[in-house]
Amino acid sequence: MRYSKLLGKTRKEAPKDEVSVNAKLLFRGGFIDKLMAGSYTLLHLGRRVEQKIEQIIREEMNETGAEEILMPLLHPKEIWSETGRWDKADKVMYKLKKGEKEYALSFTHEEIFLDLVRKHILTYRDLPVKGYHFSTKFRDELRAKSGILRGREFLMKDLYSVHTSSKDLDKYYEEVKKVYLKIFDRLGLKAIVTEADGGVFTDRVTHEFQVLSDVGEDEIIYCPGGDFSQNSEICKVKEGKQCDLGHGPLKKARAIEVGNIFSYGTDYSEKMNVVYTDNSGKKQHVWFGAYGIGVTRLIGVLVEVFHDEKGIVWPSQVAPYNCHLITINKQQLTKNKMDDVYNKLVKAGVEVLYDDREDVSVGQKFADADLIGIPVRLVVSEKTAGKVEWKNRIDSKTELLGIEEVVKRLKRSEAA
RNA sequence: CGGGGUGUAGUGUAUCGGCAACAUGCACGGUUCGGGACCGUGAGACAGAGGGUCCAAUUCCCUCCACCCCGACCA
Repeated sequence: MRYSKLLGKTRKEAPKDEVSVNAKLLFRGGFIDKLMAGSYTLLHLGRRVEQKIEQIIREEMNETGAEEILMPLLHPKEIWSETGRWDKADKVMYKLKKGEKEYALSFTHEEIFLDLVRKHILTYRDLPVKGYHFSTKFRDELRAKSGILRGREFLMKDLYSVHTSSKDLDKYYEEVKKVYLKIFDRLGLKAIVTEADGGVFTDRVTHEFQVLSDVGEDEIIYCPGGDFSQNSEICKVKEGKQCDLGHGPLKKARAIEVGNIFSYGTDYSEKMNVVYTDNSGKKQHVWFGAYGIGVTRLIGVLVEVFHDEKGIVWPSQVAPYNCHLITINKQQLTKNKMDDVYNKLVKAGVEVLYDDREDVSVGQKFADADLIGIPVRLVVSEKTAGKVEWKNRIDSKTELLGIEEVVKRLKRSEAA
């Protein structure tokens, strides 16, 4: 991608009303634009990061045997009335009325998925069924805040599973719990599985995935050894108490919730009458679970965790591009020569952001590269004499490499 | 929703009763070219909206709106 063609360039300053680090850096780097409070556009660079995150989640979801689908965002009132959530979730739902007909904008998809299932599932032979999608959620939060960490419209991956028994549901629930930890690990984040309240979703205890951060809205009490963590909203014990397994005293910390999983039992399927025929011919209610990851929020969390005074420092697996190519426009270098490296990289299948701007100073290009935060910076100039200068975002040392070596290294890091 | 704060060119800031200024960004020309370079020229704001006070309002007062922060609540 030629940087000169991108909509949304870097800026020296963020709008003064953006206070959070994630919003400031994402705005300044040209990753996002704000339409209104809690409602952001992902510009091309932001979208690339989102797609990287999405792909990692997709791979792990598929690994559990789940199938990817896409459910609608506009829902009829009737489906929500079946479970009583038209009224119960009134505060968070956006509702609209057109003529006599009432609708809701999707804030979650339990009802929709179960409706889908009951139209198709007849027998135990079909179960379990696991479906997920990446889609927009609309939630009328009392207060949108912290940049893209809490929006009123955001992307979420939600997975739903339907089972013949409590045992099978529990088994899958535990599997997803492990897979979630793997996903966050692949993203470079350390998530703590935390017991929490189910809100408008369920009266049962649920599990949240919390990433420690001072800008988090949640407070958790956890054991550094990893065998205990509860959201302070439900936690009965105090920090400082000794862990049962002798990992020392419990700690209290701020954290950002990046995922949440729910085991509903047969609560929903009873309300919606979702049944299957068991192997003795009897009708049984299905066992139901739901599992969410806040995709948009993860972009913000990554920025909160991975940045320095110069800008964002993307982990390579989620960086919008693998490398950021800068050419220094000396008269001695013809345009063709400069484009040559770019063309070779593209041809080799490397994802490259090419700062081909001709009227921008070197200093600015370097500063922009640091702000955008792509892990590898490549420079071609008169000084590099036919070679390419390689520099990692996180350190200051540079080395001169041949183009083949550059491609080789980039392909290797991509594969890793 | 309660409390607090902020609204002036795209962005960041001045002006704080008397014809709205600077920086940056943008456009054009020229000089530069390894850490946000320089010179010149130019375009760009009915000062968030509405009302009031005053000879005169960006400035003082009222109402509304938007955004940010804290809280409540929630993923």
